[in-house]
Amino acid sequence: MYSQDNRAPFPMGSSLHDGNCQSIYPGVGQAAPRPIGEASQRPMGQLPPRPLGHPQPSGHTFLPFPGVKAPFRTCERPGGGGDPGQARPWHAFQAPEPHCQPGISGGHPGDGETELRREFKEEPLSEDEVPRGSPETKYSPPGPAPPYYPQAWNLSYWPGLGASAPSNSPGQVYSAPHGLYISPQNQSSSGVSSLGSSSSEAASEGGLSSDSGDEDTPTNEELEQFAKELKHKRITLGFTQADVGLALGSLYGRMFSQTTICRFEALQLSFKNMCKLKPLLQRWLNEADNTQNMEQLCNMEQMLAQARKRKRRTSIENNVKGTLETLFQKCSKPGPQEIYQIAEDLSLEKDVVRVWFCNRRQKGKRLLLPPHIEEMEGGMYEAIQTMTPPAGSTYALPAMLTSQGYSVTSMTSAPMYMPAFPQALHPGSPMGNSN
DNA sequence: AGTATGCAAATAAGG
DNA sequence: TCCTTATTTGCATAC
Repeated sequence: MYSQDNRAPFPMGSSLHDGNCQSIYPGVGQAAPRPIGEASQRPMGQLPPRPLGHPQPSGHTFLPFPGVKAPFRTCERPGGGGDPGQARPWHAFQAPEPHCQPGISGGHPGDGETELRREFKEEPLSEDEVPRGSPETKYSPPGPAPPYYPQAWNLSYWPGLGASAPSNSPGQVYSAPHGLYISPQNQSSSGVSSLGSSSSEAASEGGLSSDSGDEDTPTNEELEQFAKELKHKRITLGFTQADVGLALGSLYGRMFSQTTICRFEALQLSFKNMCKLKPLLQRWLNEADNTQNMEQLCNMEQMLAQARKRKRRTSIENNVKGTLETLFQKCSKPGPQEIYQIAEDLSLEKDVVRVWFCNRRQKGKRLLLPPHIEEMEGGMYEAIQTMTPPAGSTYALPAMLTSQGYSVTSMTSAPMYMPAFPQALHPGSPMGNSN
């Protein structure tokens, strides 16, 4: 389908002549990429609604991220702060990059897909658990009242969020002024692996030591238990998943999306990933009840240091995607020059284009992989079998792909957290990732 | 309004 | 420096 030889010359002569493809990228330069702002799905500036019986102190806010939602979507480019529309190299671990782009993006009609990734079938929440939907409201805080944070989180905590720096979208971690990043120690490749031991606190609270006896690799049961506990406590304290994700930014300088927290709680991450995140969440859990600790965690420095490590996900406009797709069909492996040219024409970062092609090639291969469901086992196998192709799928093998489109085969080597497959969860050598 | 999920962008690791 | 492959993570949106 596509190969390095697939260098079909592009119709319109253009300046791309490098490597494999010769092409022409006709007026594509429309939509600019839209690095999206932190998508916290709810206003974060305020303390989460107190669980029943725990009226929230007035004016009391908890999370450092004030109204993230709306703002981040509409934020404008900083007048002088570089133009998001322009290719702006993103420097990992460097100055936080505050910018967001308006616009939309190709939404996905995501739907009707079986929950392949739910190795852990959503077991009935234990008595103390609540059904999805609006747990908070149904939760009666059994324990102590939620923490109270005298220091309200507000825009003032976010340079760039306030009047002075309108360019930053609220809630965006990148708003930290000058690359105030967390200490290098926390910047291991994963950004987390070292966290547990990066500080005495982390070491002891990160779940790496005592607690649940997971000094090394937690067992499936432990993870499962921890996820439950996390969820329970979060809800009890009145925090949302987004709150937790953002709070991790304060704790570790590395924040996570609501999605990630959600998946963690639902055990929908790979075992390895679960193990990686557990220490962080463990700490949050420990700190959550401690008002004082929280206050500490939420001080200005923490906030400023809370720069994001991962590049904000760029949202490529549909029309731009279409153009890229067209170009891909002509040449799946453009050389540096072509990439550069494409980036120029589409007003995308070169890296974004490069990565897009990489991912596109990867996708192409995935779609070609023959299914090997026979390799499946247990629940996963079951899930696969009940899976149905996404409606409107343009591709041919959805039924054999995981929710992420990976072939079943690859799933076995990169399983989600599957307690059912202990053998795949070697405490010593977590996951097949084995990168 | 919070949570769950599809798709894919970004990253890690090895070559 | 860039590719491939595997994996992580989050935007956008459905629920």
